[in-house]
Amino acid sequence: MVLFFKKELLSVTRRIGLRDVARMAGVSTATVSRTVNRPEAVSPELRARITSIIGELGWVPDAAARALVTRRSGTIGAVFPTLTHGDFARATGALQDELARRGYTLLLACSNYDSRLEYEQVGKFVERGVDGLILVGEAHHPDMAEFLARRAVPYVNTFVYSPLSHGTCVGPDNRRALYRLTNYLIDLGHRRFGIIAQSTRGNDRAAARLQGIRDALSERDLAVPRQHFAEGQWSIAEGRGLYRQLLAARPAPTAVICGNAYLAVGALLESQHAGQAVPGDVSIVGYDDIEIMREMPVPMTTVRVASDEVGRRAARHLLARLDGETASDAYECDAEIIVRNSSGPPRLA
Amino acid sequence: MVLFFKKELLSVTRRIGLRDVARMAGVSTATVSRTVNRPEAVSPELRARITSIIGELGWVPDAAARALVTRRSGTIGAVFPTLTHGDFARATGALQDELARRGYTLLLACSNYDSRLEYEQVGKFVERGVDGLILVGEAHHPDMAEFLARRAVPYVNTFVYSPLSHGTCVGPDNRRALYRLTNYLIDLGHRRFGIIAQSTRGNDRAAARLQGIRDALSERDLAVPRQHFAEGQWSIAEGRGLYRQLLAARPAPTAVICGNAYLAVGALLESQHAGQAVPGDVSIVGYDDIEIMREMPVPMTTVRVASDEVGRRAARHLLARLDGETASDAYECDAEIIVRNSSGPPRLA
DNA sequence: TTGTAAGCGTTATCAT
DNA sequence: ATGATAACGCTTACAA
Repeated sequence: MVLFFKKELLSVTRRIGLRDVARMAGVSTATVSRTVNRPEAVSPELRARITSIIGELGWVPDAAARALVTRRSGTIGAVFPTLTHGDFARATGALQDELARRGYTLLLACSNYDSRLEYEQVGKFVERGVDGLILVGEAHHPDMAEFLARRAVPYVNTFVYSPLSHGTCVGPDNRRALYRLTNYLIDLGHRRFGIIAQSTRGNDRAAARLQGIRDALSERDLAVPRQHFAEGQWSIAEGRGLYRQLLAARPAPTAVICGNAYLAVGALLESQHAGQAVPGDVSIVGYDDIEIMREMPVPMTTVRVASDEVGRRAARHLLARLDGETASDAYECDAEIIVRNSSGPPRLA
Repeated sequence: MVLFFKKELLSVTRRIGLRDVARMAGVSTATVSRTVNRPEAVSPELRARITSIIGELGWVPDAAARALVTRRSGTIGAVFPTLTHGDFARATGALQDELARRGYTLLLACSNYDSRLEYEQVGKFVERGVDGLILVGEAHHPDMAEFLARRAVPYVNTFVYSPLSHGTCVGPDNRRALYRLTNYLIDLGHRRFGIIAQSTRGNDRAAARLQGIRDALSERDLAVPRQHFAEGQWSIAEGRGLYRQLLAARPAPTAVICGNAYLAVGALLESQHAGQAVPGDVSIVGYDDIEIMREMPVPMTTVRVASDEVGRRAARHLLARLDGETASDAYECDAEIIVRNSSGPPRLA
């Protein structure tokens, strides 16, 4: 009686598997596996019968077992510095979409701009058997490159583009984007620049952008005095505070370049608050284009990065590599300067 | 010669595994497994030796093999309607953080507010062997509940809280939050209300919020005339456009309740643009608290949801259930009314 | 405390 | 076109 009960329990409890389908269809497990993975290799009638039995039983192949034998997990890991940020969130969406379309699943982690944490998370992902990785930037933990090479895990660095980069990269050329933006302002006649930079700690993109500004300025024999330089993260409140600082240092800059959209919005709000005319008294520009920038009372000039294209491209590249195709090593994404009303010629002194 | 070459190749190529560690340490595979999974069950000296060999060889356990035998993947799947939204992005961050802390990995997908797509993505996740699921809302595909019950996959509905809900839920009580917000406005003296609602298509939270407004109004024998009701998604531009519509319908409402932060910001911007005094001419309130709302020239009254708490709680609940603990079935998160300057008593008629 | 050995549910290599 | 069967790399009774 007890035995009977246990048996019943077992039969209720036991997960149905490939063998159950095979038994029910009166074929070998190999044939069932084939109808799922290479249907064309199975005779139409048999295929039909097996397919219907699969449906009846509601069987779904066990991913772990499959991964164990194929050495492919069908997953891609992505480590972003943060998710609460417009561009990364958009990229994540596009990435996931593109991966799902091809039957891959996205594993996600956040590094908080900490390369050590990034390295650890990559480690976890590799343990999990990801088939590829999406990273941000190209300044990783010193051991990263070797680690991934040894494990033969393909990866792509996103949101960066440098033609002579070692690994694969998909993104805008950060340096050049700000080099151009700065030149645009110089050409408008600006000479006194202020910078509210995004912190370059663990952020090579921000560093590259800063370099772009400096390169453009020094080419024209310009520079940003210490009191016109400030560094923040990415909040509007910070933007306000830092802008107030810049404003206090006389003579005030006629053009302020902000490291990201939030800092820029904060700067503009504070400038308005201080009663400045924009762009008459000061031009304020940012990087990255979030909706509020074009809806502000003074719509803002900024650089628009095709973040979703970054995500989509990165996914495509990785999948192509997994399919054995040799894909190009670096892909540059648009970083378009969107000129709106927050920038204009400086008022004549 | 050829054979030799192949052999060499193989030995270079072969991934090192548990058995290699065991062989090198001169112990059984079981012991190695134990030192990794239950170190306390292995004698200290042996443990030390094995641990160091593991490090030397750089061995990491294969997740697929482990999952195959333990029937646990160590992964949790989350399906969000969108990621480009402040609250979901924040929740995702907190979720991932909490999961990582406990050794779990997050699988992420986006449903685009489409319950059919959500159902499919859940299906994929279950195939992948996720140990649990995080969903948003409680209005899922009709087959969802049964599907998950049959597969015995635990899940939690987030961003909703209804005491009599069937499944587990973690979130704010959407209806009550807007019921309270509306009453706050009524108590200020408002009688002519306008609504810029978030579309309720595939969004039971938005529907609940709308219900909350209606309940509060009808209790006081108030209602919103058709021309003072508009529906949008979540862009500032839409908020502007819809607000303009409401404004055109005379007499204009003295209080406008917006379905989300973006619509609210748009409404306020447009109202300013139209030269209205806020809150003198009109009170404008929103739902969800994004930074720009408190930085606007007129800081906005809104409802702040503890999104990261939602993510964290949901993770904890799921992990607790996986550990066999019986966790409470519904957890209500804060939905605090943040009163700022965009709301006040209506001007006397 | 440690070892032996039987799986976990697939895929893939052979034959047939 | 289909079938037998040996892996895949690990965990876990059970035995010692």
